[in-house]
Amino acid sequence: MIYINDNIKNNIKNILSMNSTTSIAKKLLGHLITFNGLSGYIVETEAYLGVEDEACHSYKGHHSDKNNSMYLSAGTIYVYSIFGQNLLNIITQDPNVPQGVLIRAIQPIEINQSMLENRNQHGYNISNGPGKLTQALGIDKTINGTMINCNHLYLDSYEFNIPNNIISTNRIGIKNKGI
DNA sequence: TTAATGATCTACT
DNA sequence: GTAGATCATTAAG
Repeated sequence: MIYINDNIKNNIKNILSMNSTTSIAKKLLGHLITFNGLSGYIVETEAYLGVEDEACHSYKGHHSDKNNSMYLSAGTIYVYSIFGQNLLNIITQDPNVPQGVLIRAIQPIEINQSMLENRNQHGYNISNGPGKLTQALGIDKTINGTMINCNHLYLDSYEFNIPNNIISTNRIGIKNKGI
């Protein structure tokens, strides 16, 4: 039995719908994300700015079955697969405003047996990359299109670990690896 | 993007 | 010369 706190739900909704996507990306840093009972703090994010962003799937309004989740409301989970990896995004704006935040890296609260089995790596290699954290947590496309804090994936707006150094770079660059 | 494989470099017995 | 580290290439769905 999982107890969902309405306050948490509402708080996350506030964070997601009342800010620009770039500021949401920054705000999400340090928050606890949980899937399958495995948890970690978000340490790296990236904003995707819809139709103006060439790297974004919704560039120039591109709309297909694959990226339909991007056009749903704030809090929708968008999982897409590329290079054989699953990447995790959270939609941040109103319906038909296809913007989102890509979760690029997390710092596990603890590295347990499940994570070690999901991944074949040790240390910070467990989840220091967009394709790695989805493997570590076992996230796949089955949750694509579902709402955050409702089914499988939880984002805790209260459990918060203040990042000691927030840096911002252009798309490609140095990472805050945490720890 | 990730991870494995192969190539190149570096410091030693 | 060889182990170990570092760099380049490539395949994966």
